[in-house]
Amino acid sequence: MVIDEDILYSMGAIIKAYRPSESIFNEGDLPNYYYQVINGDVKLNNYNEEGKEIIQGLMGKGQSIGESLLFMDKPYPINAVAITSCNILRISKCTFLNILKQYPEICLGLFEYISQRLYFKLIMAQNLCTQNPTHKLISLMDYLKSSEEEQSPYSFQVPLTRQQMASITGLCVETVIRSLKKMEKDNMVQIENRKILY
DNA sequence: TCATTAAAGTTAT
DNA sequence: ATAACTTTAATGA
Repeated sequence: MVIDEDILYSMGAIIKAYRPSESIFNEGDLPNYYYQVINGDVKLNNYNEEGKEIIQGLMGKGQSIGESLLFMDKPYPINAVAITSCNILRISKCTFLNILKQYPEICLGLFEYISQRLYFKLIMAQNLCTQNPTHKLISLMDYLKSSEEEQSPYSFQVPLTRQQMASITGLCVETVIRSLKKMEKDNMVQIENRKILY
């Protein structure tokens, strides 16, 4: 939870409901709001020249969306799209900044969250250059699993489709599938009726 | 080696 | 039913 929901409510936050594939904001829009997911999942994406989707991030319950853009005046460089049905809290940029002035501990919480997001981006940036597909998938899964309590092998079910893993790593789906099979053979993952256990 | 294309099977809506 | 996802196979850079 980035910011306590009660505080957001007390500052006049409103809940907006989104259907799957409904857009929350689009590339080119000006960031005027702070968004925090109550439930459901959201993806941040782009499309490259060929129209292939690039997933820049996946946000779930308690996470905020596009908060880092609220500290400058530039349009969003990405789209935010609901993956599942979701409810999202929204407050104006101005109110958001006021909350930060008022609550130092929320600032720290926000810094921590932004740190985590930056960490993810750094890992993924490394991935973009000179990595074989297996390594790309491993580092993605390592990151996803790192926030889990249980760390034993095959205890973590990857909550992404192969399609999504491809869009995050820049691989094509077929390569993701082939690599996962090789990794299964090498006992790096287990696959049980299409579920990936890492 | 990996991307692309195509075709077909499977799952989710 | 239809769309989205998964899988396999062939081909080419």
